[in-house]
Amino acid sequence: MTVAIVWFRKSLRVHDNQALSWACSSDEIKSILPVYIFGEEIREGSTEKMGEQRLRFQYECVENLHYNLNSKLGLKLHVFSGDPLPIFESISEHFFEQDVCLVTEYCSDISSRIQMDLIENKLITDDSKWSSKSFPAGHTILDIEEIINSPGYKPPNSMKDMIRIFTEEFGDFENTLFSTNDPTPPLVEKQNIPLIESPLLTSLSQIKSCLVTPTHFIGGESQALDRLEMKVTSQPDFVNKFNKPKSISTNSVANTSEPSTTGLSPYISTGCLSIRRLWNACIKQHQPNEMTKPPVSILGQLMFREMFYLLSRSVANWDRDSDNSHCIEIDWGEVDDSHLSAWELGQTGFPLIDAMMRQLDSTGWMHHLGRHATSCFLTRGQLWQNWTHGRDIFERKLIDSDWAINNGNWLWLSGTAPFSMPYYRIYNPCPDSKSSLNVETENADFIRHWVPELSSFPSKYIFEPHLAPQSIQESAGCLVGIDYPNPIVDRNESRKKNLDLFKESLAKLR
DNA sequence: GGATCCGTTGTAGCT
DNA sequence: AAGCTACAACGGATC
Repeated sequence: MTVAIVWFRKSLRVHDNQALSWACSSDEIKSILPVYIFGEEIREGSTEKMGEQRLRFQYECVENLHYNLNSKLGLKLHVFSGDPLPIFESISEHFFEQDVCLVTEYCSDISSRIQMDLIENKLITDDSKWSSKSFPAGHTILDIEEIINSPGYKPPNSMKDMIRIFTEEFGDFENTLFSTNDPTPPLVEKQNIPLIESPLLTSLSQIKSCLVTPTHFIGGESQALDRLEMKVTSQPDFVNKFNKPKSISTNSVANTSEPSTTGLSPYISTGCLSIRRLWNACIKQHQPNEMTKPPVSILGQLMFREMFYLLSRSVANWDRDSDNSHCIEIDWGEVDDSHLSAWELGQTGFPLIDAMMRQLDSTGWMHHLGRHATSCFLTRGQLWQNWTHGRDIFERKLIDSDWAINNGNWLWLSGTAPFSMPYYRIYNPCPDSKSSLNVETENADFIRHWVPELSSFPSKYIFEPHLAPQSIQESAGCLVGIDYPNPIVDRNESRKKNLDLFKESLAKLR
């Protein structure tokens, strides 16, 4: 008889959790010990690796997992922080007369795989009482290892490739519902493990008081399922007509924090929401002839996620700008710290860029198109900085940080990846009414909210306040150059220069 | 094998 | 309002 350590890494949920379901129902398992392990940063509240909103969101996910495990299954989550290997070793001392099985869902990212290899090598092969069981497709729809090891696999570079892969796997995938499983409450004798020292979660309630307050998104499975209902299950039109977003701003007058997109990404990246549950919820809304198609449809968005997961697993050095077959080497030169920090702090003198970067810093979230505009601006558009600098800042701050997707999007937007972003398509950081980034008044209000220096500025000048006549700056109570920075670059000049630099780098490569 | 088309979401100016 | 075109021009797939 065996103790199952159910190790929650990315699937911070009870619903549709294969590892958990298996442990609950398997006859081999005598008792269940659910475990979550924070990095060290949670103890000192360090925001070096995770920004304060991201840390706060992550904490809430774990707290809610603790609650749901207890209320739905009678299980008690054990929370630790630090290096997993010694933690497992010390746990195993409590079970010296029993076998222990480490049950997890497969994680495809490089650091998780290295970590898991280490644990299996050190613990499981050295010690016959340990075994492990991994479930392949918890965090993605596709079984990543199966796809990349199938004969004829080539890294996908387009929606066309993804449609081919999905069709080979699932046939008529746009009408496919995936089976999902909720765990059944385990026998009472499986539920309690009284041997383990009182876990970190109790002391975390003190840590919680040190965490930043939530702005809009609150972490956890319960919130994830509520949001799924609010944005998908109860909104057939929104799902069926899902198309490329037109505005970075909100669609709700009543609640300006609520995005025009689903806002589910923080719950997907943490695994609070099962990706298959989401896919199924979308399929159930399917109205023939009305559903938009990939790539712009909601299913298309989910398929791009799968694409980045396949690429991040099969392309070596996915997160690097050298020795990465999916990143052409552009001569970005030395980093300009003043430009980089102006970008990060929202002090570039470009109000739309600054508004979005300040929103990211305050809330941990930014609209999809905002990410396009700001990352283009930092790299090939205006500031000519290596994309990895922006990638790091997004990684740290976004509550929906996802290694595979964040790197993929930066590769794409910086124009370095082979998937279809011609480098000469550059977003205008000061869009007028014709731009795809703009719904004029909405974006003006968005700027006024996040860049309060400009709150009294007229819409006509709000994208480029330095062009406003002195009298207007005075009456708006904001003198550009004093109360709000002048633009740190001439946007037309830098755009032109950067197009030439990009062309030059390409010529050198050939 | 050279020409042509296409790529998740560009912009500006015209009708 | 929406659709067209020029802008300057990439790599990869397809024919």
